[in-house]
Amino acid sequence: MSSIKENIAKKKIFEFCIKEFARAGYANVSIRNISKGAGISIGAIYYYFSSKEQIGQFLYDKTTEIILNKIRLGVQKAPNDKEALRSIIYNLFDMSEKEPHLMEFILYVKHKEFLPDAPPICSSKPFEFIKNFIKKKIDSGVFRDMDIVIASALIMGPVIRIIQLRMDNILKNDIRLYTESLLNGIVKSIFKERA
Amino acid sequence: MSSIKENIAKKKIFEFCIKEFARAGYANVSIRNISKGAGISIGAIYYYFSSKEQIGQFLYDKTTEIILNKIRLGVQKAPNDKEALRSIIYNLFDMSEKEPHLMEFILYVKHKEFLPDAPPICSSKPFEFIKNFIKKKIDSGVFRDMDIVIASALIMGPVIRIIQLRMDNILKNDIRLYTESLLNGIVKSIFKERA
DNA sequence: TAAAATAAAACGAGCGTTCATTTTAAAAAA
DNA sequence: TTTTTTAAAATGAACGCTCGTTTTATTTTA
Repeated sequence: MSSIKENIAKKKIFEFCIKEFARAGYANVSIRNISKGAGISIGAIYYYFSSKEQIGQFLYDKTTEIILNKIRLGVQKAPNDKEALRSIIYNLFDMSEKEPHLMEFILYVKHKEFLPDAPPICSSKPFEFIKNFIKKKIDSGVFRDMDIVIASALIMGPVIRIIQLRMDNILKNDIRLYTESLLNGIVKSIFKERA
Repeated sequence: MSSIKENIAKKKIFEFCIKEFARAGYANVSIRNISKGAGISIGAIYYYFSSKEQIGQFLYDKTTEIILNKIRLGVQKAPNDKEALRSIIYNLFDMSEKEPHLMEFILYVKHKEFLPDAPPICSSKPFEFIKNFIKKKIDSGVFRDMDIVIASALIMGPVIRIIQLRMDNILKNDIRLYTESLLNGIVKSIFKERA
């Protein structure tokens, strides 16, 4: 049972921590920082979470879930393979623009710091989903026959790289505009060539 | 003037810190850890470095220099454009296999933590060098005419991704073996198509 | 009134850094 | 050569502070 108050408090903590963990790193954000920044007392924080690590766990679970849902929905609605790929790229770029902190948290925060036994982020649910998608396309002959790892790297590598350049403020403009040209490059490298 | 002793001490500190910063993160490695791990007393550490931050600075300078030198040499010796690209990929993979800690330090450690005013890692010397290389190839018509950012992402994205998968131990085998197939995919996405 | 929620104070451990001191080794003086 | 002097190198205890967490006390809610 989680009360309304509990949900409000957790949401405040979520929003502050996502931002701060991404900016300063987990180890450099103290419980006192969180208390002040989220406007929740230390006592309340420990009332809702049993430890600082658990806050990290909570953030990790929430963020991977949000991303997975968005990606999955886009793929499901796509009318064909190229559109499915486009939706993956676009949705990741879209999230990077709309919720940069969330994306930074996933891509930059060393989550081994608070989740010692968790798999690396590239084995988290959203990335696993994308990997399965790629595997299916290779098996069904849509993508060239290649090592799944190579295909995965050729597709996700450039996407993640663009997102990182945006997070680092190297790219000043909306990266959703890059969707088309990046897709074109990726398509060339992995789709079967037209006979 | 840096004495032999100083160089030995700094080397010990370098080797321990590269490993530990990559594994645990800068904030989670204390001076006491460094002292114990490197076999240099706390006092001696502060004799050679004015602060913990300066150790980070030292590591950052050394690692970017090592990587830049290796990449530059490979490109200089390459007989043609494709070989130059191959050398960049191979050398990065080679370093990842031979000195994984060094690569982890560059790719994973949040260096803003100890170098608040440094540019993001993708603007560090080795990456700038590669970016210039790509720009030249676009300008001279070797690569397709595209946004430098896109080209950069299409080339370096997959390479970095493979390295990260290796660092995370998702890839169990020597990634140098992927050089050829990755190069093929990348070539397809950025080289001008044959008429 | 009992349970849930909040707040603040207190705890021990560990942090980066300093510093008075000792050791080491080479240069100067005898 | 032997002794004295000097400065670099190295030491680790101690300082002030912040950490994550717990306890204790009070207020709000049901």
